[in-house]
Amino acid sequence: MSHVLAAVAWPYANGPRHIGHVSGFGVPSDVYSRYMRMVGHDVLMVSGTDEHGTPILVQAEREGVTPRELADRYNRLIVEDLHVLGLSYDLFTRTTTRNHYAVAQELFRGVHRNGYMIKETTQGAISPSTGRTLPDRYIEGTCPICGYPEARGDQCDNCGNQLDPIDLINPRSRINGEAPAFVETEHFLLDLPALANALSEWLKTRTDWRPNVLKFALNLLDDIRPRAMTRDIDWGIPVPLPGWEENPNKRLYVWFDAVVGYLSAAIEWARRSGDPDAWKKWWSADAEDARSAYFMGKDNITFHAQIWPAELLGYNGEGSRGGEPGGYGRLALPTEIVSSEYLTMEGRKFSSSRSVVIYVRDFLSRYDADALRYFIAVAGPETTDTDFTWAEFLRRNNDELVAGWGNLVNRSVSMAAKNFGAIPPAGPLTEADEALLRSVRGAFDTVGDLITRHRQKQAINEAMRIVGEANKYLSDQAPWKIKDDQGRLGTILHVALQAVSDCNILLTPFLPHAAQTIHELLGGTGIHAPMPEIVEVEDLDGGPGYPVLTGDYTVGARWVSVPIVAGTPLAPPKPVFKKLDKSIVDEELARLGG
RNA sequence: GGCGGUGUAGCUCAGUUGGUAGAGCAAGCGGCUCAUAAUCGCUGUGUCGCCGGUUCAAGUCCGGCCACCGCUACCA
Repeated sequence: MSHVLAAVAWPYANGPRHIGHVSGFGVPSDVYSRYMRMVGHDVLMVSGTDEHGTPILVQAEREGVTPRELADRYNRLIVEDLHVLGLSYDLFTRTTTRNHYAVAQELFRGVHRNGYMIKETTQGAISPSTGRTLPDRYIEGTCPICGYPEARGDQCDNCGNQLDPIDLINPRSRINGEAPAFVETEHFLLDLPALANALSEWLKTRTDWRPNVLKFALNLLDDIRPRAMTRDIDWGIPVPLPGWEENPNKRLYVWFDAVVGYLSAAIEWARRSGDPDAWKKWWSADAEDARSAYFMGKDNITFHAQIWPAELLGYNGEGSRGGEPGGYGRLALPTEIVSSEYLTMEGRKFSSSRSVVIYVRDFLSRYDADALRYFIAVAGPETTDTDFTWAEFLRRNNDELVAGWGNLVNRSVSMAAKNFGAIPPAGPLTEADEALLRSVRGAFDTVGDLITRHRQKQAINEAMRIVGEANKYLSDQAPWKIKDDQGRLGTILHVALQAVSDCNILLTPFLPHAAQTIHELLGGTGIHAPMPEIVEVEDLDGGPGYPVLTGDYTVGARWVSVPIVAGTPLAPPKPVFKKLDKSIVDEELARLGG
């Protein structure tokens, strides 16, 4: 048994999340965590909403509320969505807790103390009316190269050239239209070049990552430069240094603090658990049996494969300037970066403004969580971009989930309930019986190994292939034709139900809601697949309260074939999955924007 | 422009270390009737994006080209 940290990307709280978001970080991290717990590892799955940064401010102004009110609203909404999906976070918190502020500031101080946070005067754009940093992408103007009138500050969408916002002709803020002011401003920069060697050495040891992630991370080292970790903004975490802390217009860069969330959430979890040091079992670089897997979409690779490891190396004092670990001790770098690709929507990029979108909330108001989980697991963007279409969702649901797995459960339990009213005992087994049971038992290793290696599509396909074998077994044995041999009839149904029970365990990480139902159909009691719950908590350090997602996941099924018990009463089953009508395709397409 | 990815049956996609191309769906035929008209069996089709190279042998390695997608580091 070892300690596994499942570090799940922090959804940004400027709006509701769509199914593309949860396909990247949500479902894969939950499948992994549930599996790891089932084989006996001590898993800590943490995340929360990311609530700082310019987009929160912009959205708050648009909605006429304070940033805090906006963050409160979307934090709660996102928590509810993830709850309904059944994502088994040990703690899903937020970046506006006092605990997070303290941890982020401690990281900053540690990196600064070791000399990896350097102060420089830089030129940057600010909004004259607010004094806030105006990020490049919020500036538009006429492209100095091609004359395109709506070029962005960082790049012209028309000619594709990279730009510097100061070169734009007639620059203006996309937020309020005013002309940005280019001013000299002091910031702290993370000295990435001083950490580059350490990063490089570390990356060289990461041989089992997905090749594109590793390659991307190594390429980043070629042109590595110091990067600002503070902003001129009044929404965020104060810079914890004399002369800066009191300045209301200097804050930590949102990405500096967001990735610290993986640590601060672990610390918050430990403090709430009653053992304030428990987080070290996952985080100490000296913990021999600890490993971590970070789950995110591909747009976040830079921050997880470079910025966050660099922050940790700086804090540990492991760059070219040396140094000493801070008060948290030497912290562990990521073991694995698991980056997914993108889901597209009916062939187009998700776009809230163009209504090319289906929000998690809306999806789950009309369809079951496991139907979405199944689609994401079997057809999601694991190693390449994939397309979500309603027609394909319907087909996967009806032909595979309902007709394959649901039907196997239903026909097996129905026959046993009708003929015996209970799980029948098994008599002598034939070669066909043994063959099916061998396949099913063997799948625990193959499916488990695939999940461990983050090949979840292949894993669920393998589990579904076993489901197919069991359906074929029933057709071959045709128990419904046996009229005068109760012993053989019972044996067949016993074998079939054993296969159902085992397949249910294999599918539990993917389909936890259905797994619980099927566990009960087979006469089981108690919790088979534990679910997260929303708990309203007080801030540990006197801030406002907030909802968190947490749960007790020490209970539930193990990753092992459990012999079913003859004589367990069975009732006629209700269908586990809902067959969808073809009409939903046109209905849903009509909801999309043109 | 730079970096990366993808391009395989009508559709969606698998194809670890190179050895005469696979699955599911869709289509057709047949079986079964326990099951949410669910299930089981049988039946095809492919210049594996294009050009060239290495090799006894390449979808699989190398070079070039084309198309599409993503990233390009102060948006998060």
